[in-house]
Amino acid sequence: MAAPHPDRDPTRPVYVISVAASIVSVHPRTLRIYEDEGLVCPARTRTNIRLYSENDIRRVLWIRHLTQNLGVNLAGVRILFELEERLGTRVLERLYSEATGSAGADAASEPAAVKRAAR
Amino acid sequence: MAAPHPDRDPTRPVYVISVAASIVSVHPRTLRIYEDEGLVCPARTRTNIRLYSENDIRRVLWIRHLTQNLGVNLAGVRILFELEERLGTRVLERLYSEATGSAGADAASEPAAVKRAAR
DNA sequence: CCTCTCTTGACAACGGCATTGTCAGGGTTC
DNA sequence: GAACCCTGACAATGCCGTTGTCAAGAGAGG
Repeated sequence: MAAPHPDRDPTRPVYVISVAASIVSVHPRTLRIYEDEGLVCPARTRTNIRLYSENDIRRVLWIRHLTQNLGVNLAGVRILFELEERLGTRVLERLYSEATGSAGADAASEPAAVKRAAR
Repeated sequence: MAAPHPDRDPTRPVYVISVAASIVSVHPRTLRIYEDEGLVCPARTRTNIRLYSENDIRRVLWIRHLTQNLGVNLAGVRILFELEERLGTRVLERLYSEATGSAGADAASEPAAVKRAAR
């Protein structure tokens, strides 16, 4: 758990919104919406500027995965996050292994997404 | 809640689709969609007619709660059901107590529903 | 100082999803 | 035979998610 370099502390707020947005390939607008919905809480500088940590980035990538690949809407993401928090465990990892097709067969990589696309 | 009469076995398929639909106040069409999405699996008579059990009804009421009150879409419902199955526990009950604002633990009883309504 | 980027708030547009509704042709039940 | 169920399809309506933009104001850096 001990970070070899304290500079790479994943909780350290480093990315300004434009950088964070380009990292996760979304519009800055989208990140602000996620924050309005309470799905991410980036730190702020003393002068009120958002700073995203590595963990914030990961959280946003989770939201993207749930919404884009699994078709879940933001309300569903919120429920899943709350659930994870309440259970105190990384519940979502099960979903990820499921979504990445850990069973070995690569064809089953996105059950929901494919179904949605096939409509 | 132990059934005094075996006739009231909650797993027993009894309701035809029109009856089930009126019980949960949705269009029969909606119930068929839920089945197409794999969210409910009512039994069938030998002649292919859907029969919903008490448990099926409850499951549908869950879907209605998640979609109408919490704003979750069907993809999110699917994920939650899968999660519950994988964890082997009634995970969703936590959401219900949270949604009904029972026990009055904290003021965060309706963050999602209220927020959605306020939009 | 000047310019770029950030802040919030609002509005618009586009595509997609959820639900209801209906119509068709055919089978089941009473 | 009338009322209900089946599947499959198509449409209408309303809401949601995302992107995009414009405004006016404040911070950051050359």
